[in-house]
Amino acid sequence: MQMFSKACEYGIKAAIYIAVNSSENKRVSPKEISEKIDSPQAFTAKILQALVRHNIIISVRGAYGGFEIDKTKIETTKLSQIVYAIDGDSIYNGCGLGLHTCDENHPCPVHDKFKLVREELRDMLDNTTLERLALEIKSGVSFLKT
Amino acid sequence: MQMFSKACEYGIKAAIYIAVNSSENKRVSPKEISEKIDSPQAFTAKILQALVRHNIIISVRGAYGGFEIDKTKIETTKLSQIVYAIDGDSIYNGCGLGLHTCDENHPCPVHDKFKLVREELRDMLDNTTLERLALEIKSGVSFLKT
DNA sequence: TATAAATAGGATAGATTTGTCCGAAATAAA
DNA sequence: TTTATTTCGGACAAATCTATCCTATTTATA
Repeated sequence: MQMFSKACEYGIKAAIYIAVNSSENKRVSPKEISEKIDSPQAFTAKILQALVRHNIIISVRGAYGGFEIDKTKIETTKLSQIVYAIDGDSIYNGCGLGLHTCDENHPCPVHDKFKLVREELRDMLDNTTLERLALEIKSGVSFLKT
Repeated sequence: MQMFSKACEYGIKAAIYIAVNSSENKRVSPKEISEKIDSPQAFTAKILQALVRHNIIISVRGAYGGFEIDKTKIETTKLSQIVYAIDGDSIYNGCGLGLHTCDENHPCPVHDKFKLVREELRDMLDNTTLERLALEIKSGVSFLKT
């Protein structure tokens, strides 16, 4: 019953950490990231690759390389894009009770009750930007670990 | 990113199916249940055991045995109790981003945004009774499979 | 009491998710 | 061009979740 997969949790936190640093023109390594967000390093690196493939972050290979985010992208990237890059679109489709087809005409027992929750989650993910999350970390009102 | 585990999906549907039948004084077997809710039989049987241990349903062993629910319990049992019996209390505690401690004083980046979603889910689970779900199945407005 | 029918529960297998390891490829700097 | 550094990506390992199988135990009935 946890909302996000571990991969997604790490991905979100990593993206925030990268955003915080990119806003100060600092590139960061998977090692640093995993230490700062309290996640397994190699596994986190895999997730970062997924974020790179989805054009959410940029990777620079070779010496003095690392990960960064385009400053304009910090403002526009939404939580929903990060979740989608890692967990796919399973939030939006898929029946709460696993029916093959579940819609208004043939709903599962929790269809309409669930719809509200799903929509609330969807709105939240669509309306939360990386910028806002990064600012909250920078100002010390929220935290990436412990 | 699916809300419920498979075990929980099967458990909810099984409980509803048992409630529908108990309201007509019929006991049902795991075989019949798994056919009607489209779930693996042996696995479903395990989940039924958990529901029995949590006093949500009653099992009658031996010939002519099966599963049933006390009629008064059909009215009072809430979705939240079924979910709790199977998935534990991970809905209510547990940080969305996996922080060890995540509260007002030390929130994760999505803490307050998530709170709304969690509360919506929690309300839904707390305010939905087995009776209501069973009635909707009996009246044909919702379905347990396909 | 014997028998048949049913749930209980342990052992195990398969699938998926989570996590690790290591060599290949790329790149900046000496 | 060489070297050091760093991400990429494939192979693999561990843990968890899902699912199956088989035997033990219980119980109604003949």
